[in-house]
Amino acid sequence: MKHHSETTIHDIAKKLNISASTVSRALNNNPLISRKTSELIKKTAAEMGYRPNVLAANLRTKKTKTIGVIVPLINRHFFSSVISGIEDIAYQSGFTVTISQSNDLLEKESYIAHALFANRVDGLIISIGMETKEYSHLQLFSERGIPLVFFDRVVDEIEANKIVVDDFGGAFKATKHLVGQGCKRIAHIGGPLNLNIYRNRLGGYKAALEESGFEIDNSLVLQTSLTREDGANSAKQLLQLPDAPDAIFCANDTTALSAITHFKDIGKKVPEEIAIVGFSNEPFSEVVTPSISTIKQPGFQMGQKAAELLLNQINGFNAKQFETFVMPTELVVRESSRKLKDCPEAVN
Amino acid sequence: MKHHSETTIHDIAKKLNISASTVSRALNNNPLISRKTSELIKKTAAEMGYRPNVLAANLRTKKTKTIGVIVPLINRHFFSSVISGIEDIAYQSGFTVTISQSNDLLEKESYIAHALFANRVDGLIISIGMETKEYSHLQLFSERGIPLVFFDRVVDEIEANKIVVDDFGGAFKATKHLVGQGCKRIAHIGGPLNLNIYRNRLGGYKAALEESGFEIDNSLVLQTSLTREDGANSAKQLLQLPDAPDAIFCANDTTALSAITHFKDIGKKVPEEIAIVGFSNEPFSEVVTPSISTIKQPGFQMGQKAAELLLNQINGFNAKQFETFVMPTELVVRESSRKLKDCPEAVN
DNA sequence: GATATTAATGCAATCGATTGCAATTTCCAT
DNA sequence: ATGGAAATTGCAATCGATTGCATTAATATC
Repeated sequence: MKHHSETTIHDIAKKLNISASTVSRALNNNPLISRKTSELIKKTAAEMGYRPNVLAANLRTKKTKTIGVIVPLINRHFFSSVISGIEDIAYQSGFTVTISQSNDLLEKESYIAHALFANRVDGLIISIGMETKEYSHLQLFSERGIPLVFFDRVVDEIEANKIVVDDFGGAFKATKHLVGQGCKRIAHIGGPLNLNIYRNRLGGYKAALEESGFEIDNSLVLQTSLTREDGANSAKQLLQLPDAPDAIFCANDTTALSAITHFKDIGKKVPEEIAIVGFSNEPFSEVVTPSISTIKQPGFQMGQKAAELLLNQINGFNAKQFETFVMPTELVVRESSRKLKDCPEAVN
Repeated sequence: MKHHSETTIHDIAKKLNISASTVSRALNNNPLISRKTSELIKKTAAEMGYRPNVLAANLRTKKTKTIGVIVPLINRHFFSSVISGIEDIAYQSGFTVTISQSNDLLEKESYIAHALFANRVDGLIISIGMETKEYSHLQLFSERGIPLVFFDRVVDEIEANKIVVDDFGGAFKATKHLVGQGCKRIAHIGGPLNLNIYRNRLGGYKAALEESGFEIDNSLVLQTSLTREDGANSAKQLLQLPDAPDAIFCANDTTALSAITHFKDIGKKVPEEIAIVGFSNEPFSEVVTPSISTIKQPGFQMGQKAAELLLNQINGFNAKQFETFVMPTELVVRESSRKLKDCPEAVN
């Protein structure tokens, strides 16, 4: 008789004078086992305080019921929303979620990816970091057939399911909206162009201008890292132009806010003298003064969708080819850009 | 010859005509193995693209190098900050972090705890949900000697290391500050008292009033769920009192903001007519107008500390008894409560 | 050069569950 | 009863690494 802490299926088997395989099958609801013994086994297991050793099962089945998630920074509203959505779906399917942040560092991202791989996650959901221009750590997954889903910041070079927001459409709507409010010179404070999302936002901006019959003035298009400082500096820089803009479409809300703050500081009126639209609908955008018009991204839903896709792949329901899902964006019109009274609050 | 995907230590052993145990030891830098063979083994392992199967090792060693984290909601600034801090430290020690959210539901919290337990996490870090008044799912851990660290919302009934913020001190400072600004009737919008944090904030508020020679007027002390609606409703309710307050200390920033918004709507001036202080320093507090005075909690550092404590316990360095660490808070004075010009911006 | 030490390596059991295949039991129809 | 299909159950290998103990090789001692 062993007297160590955990009871195993063998302990149960011994007690009932049956084989461990029968116990295992019964506990897994295998229909081969008769109703009677099955119930007896479950009852005994409960009595003995049996807890399956997931590790052993994982080793044998080569599955972990765990999915890995890598984001640049957990502590950012959009990403934590997505994580929340992923966790929500995973939980419903009995999957565990392991979350790591890359801090936008390629080295860390790579290390984490390898660690998750070594830990045999059943799948990976990732939004790549700013530095990531090399993908061997991700090919690891695609090559070995481990389901991989990208969201938001995706990699064109790797075939996989991808969830992106309609950055192009959002930027297009934002810019069109500014045009509709009567703005004539619309600037853009953009982000690093190695990331698809910022390329697309720039693209939407340009397309809207062209469709509206405006020429694209490159002095009005700034490429930044989208930090708070970048917002203020860009605002300053744009005002110093000989022909200053009367509107700015910012690639995120952070720069929109710091630009607005700068304008407030120097007494320039928003939106009367300069209208602003941001991107992402950060929690603060609604509550600052003036409130910031922005593009709403369905973070939670993206997470849910990403998790659904991943789980489908894990369960082998991936009959179709890989797809790229574009999540709709919504323009939320607030004070920072509302110059006309009859402007609707939201545009899908 | 096997031709399945992954190479194992046995494959390496066979190739070099040595035993698997030697390979295992060499790869784990066991000093028993001679330098020469050790290097040869590592070289060969690399050539063969060997990747250790963590699952097998885990099964054998009964360790997973994984720590579980349960928070009420990932998508909230304070919690995601803490998670970020935990992940930071865990990463440095080669630990993986598995994160789940309870959504403040006891049932889900319990389910998750059991799942993490079944997955044999080496330790658990948790901030309990609003509903949690029964702790069997946590005693599971403490009883089986699995390291457990509480943060923020802790359980008094379970002995463990705990990290809390100095809610009492923060509330005390906030209230004292209002007194210092000349406020005479200071109200409190508080949270559910089954959570230690809200009990302590209430306690700090009362202590500060008493020390200042004020009497505690229970009509000025509201207990709410601290939602946005609660903030507005409470504000309304307080104003309708025969002897309305001239200041409110709110137990979180959300209610502070919605109270302020309500006051703005009805034309009551903040802070001139009514001063407000919140709690938590949400990102929006700094950027709204008026900006909200609040108590800053070191979320990231709390996470780091929690992870350090847990790792120490896991590694058996827990010589001392369990301790409760109180993280310092800081009063950040902003527009919503600054009535006097010479008021300092921050108070530790 | 024989023996005592120490350094390296190998053997084989173990962690706990899963599963293909074989063996046994049960149940029916004849 | 009896043959045989169908329903249950058991055997034993397997997943891949770890580790106490035994064994062999290398080095030291006299």
